[in-house]
Amino acid sequence: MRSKMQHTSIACAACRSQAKSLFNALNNGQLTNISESKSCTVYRKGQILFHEGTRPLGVFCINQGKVKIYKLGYDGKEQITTIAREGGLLGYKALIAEDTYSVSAETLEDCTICFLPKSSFLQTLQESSSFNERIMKQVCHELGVMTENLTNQAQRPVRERLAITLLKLRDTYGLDAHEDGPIEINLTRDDLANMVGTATETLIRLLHEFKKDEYITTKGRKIRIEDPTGLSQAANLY
Amino acid sequence: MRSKMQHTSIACAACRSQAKSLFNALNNGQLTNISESKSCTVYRKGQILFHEGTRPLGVFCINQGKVKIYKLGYDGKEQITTIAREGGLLGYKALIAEDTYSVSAETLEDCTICFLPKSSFLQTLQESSSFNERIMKQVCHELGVMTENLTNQAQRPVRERLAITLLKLRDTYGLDAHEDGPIEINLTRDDLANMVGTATETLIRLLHEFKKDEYITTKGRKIRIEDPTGLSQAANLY
DNA sequence: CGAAAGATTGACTGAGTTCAACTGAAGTGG
DNA sequence: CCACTTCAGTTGAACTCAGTCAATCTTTCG
Repeated sequence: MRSKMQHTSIACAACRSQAKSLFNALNNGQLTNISESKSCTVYRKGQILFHEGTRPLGVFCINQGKVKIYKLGYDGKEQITTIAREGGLLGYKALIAEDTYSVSAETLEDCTICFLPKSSFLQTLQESSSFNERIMKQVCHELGVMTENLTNQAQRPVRERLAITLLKLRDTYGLDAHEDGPIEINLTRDDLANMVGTATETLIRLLHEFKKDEYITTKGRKIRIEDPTGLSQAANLY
Repeated sequence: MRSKMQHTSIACAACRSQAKSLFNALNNGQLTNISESKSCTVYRKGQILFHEGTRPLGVFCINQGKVKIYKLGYDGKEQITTIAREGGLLGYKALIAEDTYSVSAETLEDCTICFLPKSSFLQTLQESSSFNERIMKQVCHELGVMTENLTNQAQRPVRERLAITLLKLRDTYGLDAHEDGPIEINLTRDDLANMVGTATETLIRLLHEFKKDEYITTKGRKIRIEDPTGLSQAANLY
């Protein structure tokens, strides 16, 4: 048997995700540079891109598929901070800060993901002030979001947190193959619980409530959001 | 009666906090530029530097005193994310991201704080690549820390979170006038509870436990850390 | 000195966790 | 293609950590 990974080749300029990614701050020449120094790999579902605590050697850019970003608690429980999708850039914060990874990344489905080595990334960061600005803005913005997440985690009951999480997942699972029909979330109950920060059993019971209230429907593991407005109310957003 | 604020004048180069601040990435000329465009104000205890949701007009640099940074939950409960001290730079993230403030800032004691207008800050950010790098690194690092905070908040019991918070507060309240004697934390129980993310009563009961275990002593509101090692154990840090 | 704010203690309550058992779906290999 | 294993999902019941409410005490400060 060969390795579970296969290599393939994709030009950044031809990448459907490029427009949505942080690389959209680059001009054609810079994009070509990056395109030439990167390598592209097909991962199977469940593979680890990088482990918390290790040193980054470069950055990952998702061409296709979803990736779960999480941190391990002291008893091994996963705290999922994001589900990254096409166009997502991973691992650049640890690289820039010269830290070890503060989180781990694992593919949630079969993925095509490009790897850009440290030197190329940092060089681009230095040479393109528009890219630099783009990253800087993004990171500063994310800090505001994280502060809100922390506050929610600390102050809101599980029910509200779940409603908020489901609404946010619309962005992650939206606009894919289906055009504007209702969005289906495809995560294990465990993963969803680890996003919300609760026990799996509690999560299931609350999903049941939301079904009864007709905010969502479920088909097996898939969750379909039927009534975003209802969910917003359940989320108790001001 | 006059305003509660008084103005004063301090040169950045002469600022005792400068070496510890993000501005230490600037050369003398750049520092002088900043020094000339800033204004310096004495605030009384309990004054608000900026409000969550408003637009930043510049950045604040703490010359003297402590400032509480917090976000309001939907029922008005404060979630304190940091206590900033001398040398701390406030409000630059919202400025850079072109967001409104995601948090509010309030002085915890009488403070001397400088204000640098938006244009000067952004100009310096553009002109000094070392300053830019310094900020970028800082922000990227902070995101890792926030992820850890979130995970702790979601997964750890209050007791451990309190122990962690007390240990972190050593950095905030350390090395001030007292040289290396045990550190005294001077916060209201409410503020401490809002840092830990718990109810005031719960906080008080746990402080009581920690006193019984001889990790800390208290004199009125002041908390003195007597046994950091014991606290580390209580924090259950791996 | 009296008012107001902060700190403390006790009793009660309940949201959410944990444990345990069971069901159903999805592979996997013979 | 079926039996078997395994993993994900679900449900019930007991328990517990932590929040809330209420009363009291203490400190601070005009």
